Formats: sequence, structure tokens, C-alpha cells
Amino acid sequence: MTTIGDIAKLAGVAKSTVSRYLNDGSVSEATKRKIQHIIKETGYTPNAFAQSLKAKKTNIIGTIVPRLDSYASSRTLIGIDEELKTMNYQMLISHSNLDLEREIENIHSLVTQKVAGIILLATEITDRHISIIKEVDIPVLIVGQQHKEIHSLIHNDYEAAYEVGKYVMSQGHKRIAFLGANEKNVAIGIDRKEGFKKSIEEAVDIDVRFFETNRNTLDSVSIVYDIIDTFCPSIIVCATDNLAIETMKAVYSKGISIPNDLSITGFGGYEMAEMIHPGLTTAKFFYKDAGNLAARKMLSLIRGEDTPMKTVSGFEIIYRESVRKV
Amino acid sequence: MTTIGDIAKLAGVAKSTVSRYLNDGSVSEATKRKIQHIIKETGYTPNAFAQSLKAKKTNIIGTIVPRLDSYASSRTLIGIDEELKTMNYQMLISHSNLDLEREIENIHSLVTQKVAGIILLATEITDRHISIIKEVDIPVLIVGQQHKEIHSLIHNDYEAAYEVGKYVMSQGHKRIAFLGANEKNVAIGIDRKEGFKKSIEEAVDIDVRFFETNRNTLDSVSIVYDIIDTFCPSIIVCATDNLAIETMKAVYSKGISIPNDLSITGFGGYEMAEMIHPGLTTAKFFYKDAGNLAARKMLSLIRGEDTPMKTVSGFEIIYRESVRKV
DNA sequence: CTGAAAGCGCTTACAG
DNA sequence: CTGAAAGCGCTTACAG
Repeated sequence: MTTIGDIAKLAGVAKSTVSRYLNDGSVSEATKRKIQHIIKETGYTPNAFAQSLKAKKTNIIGTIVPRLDSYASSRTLIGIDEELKTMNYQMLISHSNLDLEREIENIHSLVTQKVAGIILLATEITDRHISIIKEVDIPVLIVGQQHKEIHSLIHNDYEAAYEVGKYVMSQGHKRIAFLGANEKNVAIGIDRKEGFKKSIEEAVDIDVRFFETNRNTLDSVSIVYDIIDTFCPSIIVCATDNLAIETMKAVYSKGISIPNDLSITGFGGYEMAEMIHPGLTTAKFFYKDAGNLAARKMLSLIRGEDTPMKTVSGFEIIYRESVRKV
Repeated sequence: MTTIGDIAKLAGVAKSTVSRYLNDGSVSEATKRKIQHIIKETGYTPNAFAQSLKAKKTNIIGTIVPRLDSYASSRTLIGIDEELKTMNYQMLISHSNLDLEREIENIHSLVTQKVAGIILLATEITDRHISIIKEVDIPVLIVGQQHKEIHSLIHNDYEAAYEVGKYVMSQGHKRIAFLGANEKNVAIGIDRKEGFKKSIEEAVDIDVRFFETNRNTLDSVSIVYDIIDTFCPSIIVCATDNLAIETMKAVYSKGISIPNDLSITGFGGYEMAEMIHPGLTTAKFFYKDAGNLAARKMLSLIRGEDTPMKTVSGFEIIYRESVRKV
């Protein structure tokens, strides 16, 4: 292992000069070239531990992800990683397994590891989150949820749901079931529902009913059976793509055809929404782009630049075959 | 930030004693209690950089993942992380984005970061992989592929494919299409095909044809149309679940019904295979368990224990509605 | 622009 | 069982 001392000796300069070359760079052109050459030759890379020990900061951004096996999370992480790399930062992932307790522990342990900042892919923001985030002295950015006291990056759940609602009505649907998710997840459980509600506000002559699951996926098919038996809608608007795909399955199992007898929509724009048959009409969010954005926002937070508390990432409605015009 | 020096002062002992308490622990009961108490009170956690700088090793296991947004990868990572935590190790993920060049760079950069070992979720093992893995002086474990010169953990692709083949024939299928994946991925492209071939060796009166895509998913629907038009099988055995799901879609688009007119099977046991309609018959691999196993295997490699070069993780055939008895 | 020196928070022989 | 001291590989005032 070559150290900064070896480089210095080979270049005939002091360690501090090599260090300066590596950092601020107030070094003469001649020595610069000499050092550069030697570093290339030896394949020297600075010891990150020594750097961090001395500099008391790292170029590591910690991320906390509730579920590694979720399309939205993975895509967001890919976006964060991609952007961080270009800025010479590194991403460290910690997995909370949907456990809010563990999420808080993870914040602590990332702080102990002296990460430069934390990006939390959030599901639910509790008071304990708020207080620990404020108490910690590195920037924390939440993605997917918002809170007025914390920097956040959200998807435009509200607008997306509004557009979905408008589209559904434009297709002539009058008996509409909205299958929502648990309200503890504000973005998915509440914002999507409220955006949808807004869209039907001025509609006349329609019948809308709201249903809710305990999670972002189906707890049991019985809720779908219930919706069909008691309400008999022409369309079910589901709050997530996974929910929509599971609903489709439950619908089929009753011998009902999609979209001929019943239409379905989702939210998310997961890869699967396109792969299945019929293709799922959905509001697509740009998870990877949001990840890029989050990384950039984190960097400006670290640099102490003036950064808006809330950033909103876009969406696009994808029209596929799961919705029929009535 | 409290340091080991603060603890020492408060406890009235030397730093080395505190350090000893933290490590080997040859400390008297009395001082042990004293130190323990102070550590608890101050919430002291050792500075990981200083530790690593001095000890020249870390308790970090680097993982290299080709795609973060793949079910198999995510579940494996969850398994690795889970197990590593119980052994007081930490997982560091680096993403290669399916780029073999980057995979090799990642190995280098993990080594630079002094990780204790590397787990590579492999897709393709090239000669350059072999040589860099041998040249590096920390243990490297590949998961998902095998190579006789490297420690590996594989899924039982061969046996699983054999069982799938046997099952398909037990259901009376005689015109069978096998839709394989790119052979560069040996586990998926070759082992699954060979296992399947083995199962049909002694079958009489059947007609089997082999097709191949360039990736693990469908490049275009035309290959499915081709299979149907030129061969007209009663079942298509697909080398991955994603391939099977996309094939189902292509099949539907021709107005063909599954499984009435055509049966489909996959490999993987992805969450989606269950969520779609009809449910996909598939060989399920235990990705999370494999991750657990990989972590344990890595630890015994680090400890220099005697470890078999190759470990094989199990599988289970899941029977769902996508296959019909003819 | 450059170098000598101190120090970041630990660990590890060594001596007692 | 315990402590003093050296040193891991860097960075950063300070002085020139």
C-alpha cells in the first residue's frame, strides 16, 4: 500500500505538498506535474479513513430505504447513486425493513459514521422523526413525503391523482370506485385521494365511493369482491400499481373481463404495469430522475446554499388498455 | 463528540485500558464496570475511521449489484444485510448498472476502501474477473454464477429446470417450446436449458424446440409470434419470470388464452408471478435465504475457515394456473 | 509556492 | 491487569 509519504519521497517534496495537490491545489505547475506522474505510476489512492479522521467529514451520503425490493425505492436509489458519482460522492444504503424504529436507529448510526448528509426514502413521518432530524447537525432530506419543517422532495401525487380523475371522467365513467392505501403514508394514502376528490368536485351525475386497504397492496381479495358486489363500478382507481395488479387478479377470478366489464388504473408507472396484460393505465412518476434531483438538492444543502424546503418532481399519465371508454 | 480520551479521563484510567475494554477485554471486573457505566452515560461510540485507520481492516462487506431494480438482487441484498447485521458487519452496496467494466472498477474501489470481503451478484464471469479476483487479497464470493477457481453460491438452476421439465411432461404436454435467455449468463442461459434438456432425454413422442432471447427479458414480441406461428406449442417454458410475463402479454395480444390454448412457465418465483392473472407456474428460488447463506459463507472466508468452493441454494416448484393438463 | 510539525481518535506492542 | 508511547495516513495552520 503506497501512502502519501511514499509519493512525497518519490516526488522529492513534503507530504503537505502532496496533500495540497490532492486538495486545494496551490502547487506550482512543475511540482504538480511531477506529483501527478508519480501518483499515476504508483496507482496511489488516498486512504479514506485517514482523510475522514482528519477532515472530520466524509463524502458519503447515507440513504435509508424502507424496502430494498420495491421498484420505486430501487429506481430512486439508482438515480441518487448516479448523480452522486458525478459529484464525487458516495452512496451508503441502509435498509430499515419498513420498521420505523429501525429507521430512527439508522439515522443515528449514519450520523455516527459521519456521513455528510442523509436522504430518507420516507413512508411515514412521525414526531420522533422530526425531533431527531432537527437535533442532528447534518442535512437530512426526505423523499416521497413532505413536512414543513424538513427539506423534502415529493412526487406530485396530488396533481397526478387530479389528472387521473379527469381522464377517468373523460372516458365516460360514472360509477367510480377509488381504492386507497393506508393514510399513514400521507403521499399515497391521502394526497392521491385528495387530488382525485378535487377532480370530481364539479362533476355531475356521477357516483364515487372510497375504499381503503391497510397497506399499499391488497390485504385480501375480499375487499375487491366487496367493491364489485356492493357497488358495481365501471372502474376501480387504485392508489398504487401493485394494488391495481392485484385487483386485476381478483377481478379476473370472478370471471369479469378487463377492460370490457371493468376498467382499472394505478399509480407509479412500475415496469410491471407495462409488462402485464392488459397494460395498466397509470400515473407514472420519474423515480430515477427524482433520485438525481434528491442528490443535487442534498449537495446544495451540504454546501449551505439557499435551497427551497420543498421540491416537486413531475409525473406523466400513461394511457394503456386497462381503461375502456364507456 | 466524546472520544476514547474523554472516557479514559472520566473513568480515571488510560486510553489503552478503555481500548482494551472495547476489544479483547482483558480488564478487571471493577474497571470494566466503571468504563461500561461511563460509556453508557456519555453515549460514546468509537470513531470508525480511527479504528479502521489503525486496525487496517473494517467490518464492512462490499457487495456489487448489477441492477438494483431487480427482484432477485434486492431480495438477495436484504438477506445479506440481515445476516451481516447479526454478525456486527455492515453491508456496502455498489451498483454496476449491468456494466462489466464498472463491475471491475467497483472491485478495485471496494478494495481501496478496505472492505473485509466482497460479494458479487454475478451475471457473467469473464477472464478479467477471474484475474482481478485472484489478485486481490481479500475474499470474494460470487453469487448466482459459479466458477471452479472462485468461491461461489449458486441457485440450483439445473435441478430446478429438470423438475420443471418433468412436471410439464407429467401434464401431458408434447409440443414444448423452451424460450431461453442469453448464454453469456451461464446460470440462466445455459444451466436452465441443460437441466430442462436432461428431463426430456428419455421422453418419447414429444417435440421440443429451443428459442433464445438476447437478454433475460423479451427483446420484442416477434419472437413469441414466431414460436406460435412456426411451431404452435402447447406450452412455452420461459427461462425467467419476467420473460414469462412478457410472453403472456404477447400471447394475449394474439387473442390466445392462457392456459386454455397455451400454457406458460417461468423461473424465479418473483412476487409478480403470484400477483398476475393467471398465476404463473414457476421454479421459485430463495433469494433472501441465499443472501443469508452468502453472508455466512463470507464470514467464514474472512475467518480463514475451511469453506467449500461451491454452495448450492435450493428451490421449489410453485404450481399455479398458467399450466393446463392436456 | 513549500516544508516541518502537530494532531485527528484510535490500537498495539512493550514494560511493569 | 494497567499505562506511556509510538504510530496508522492524512490535513491544516503556521512560518518562511
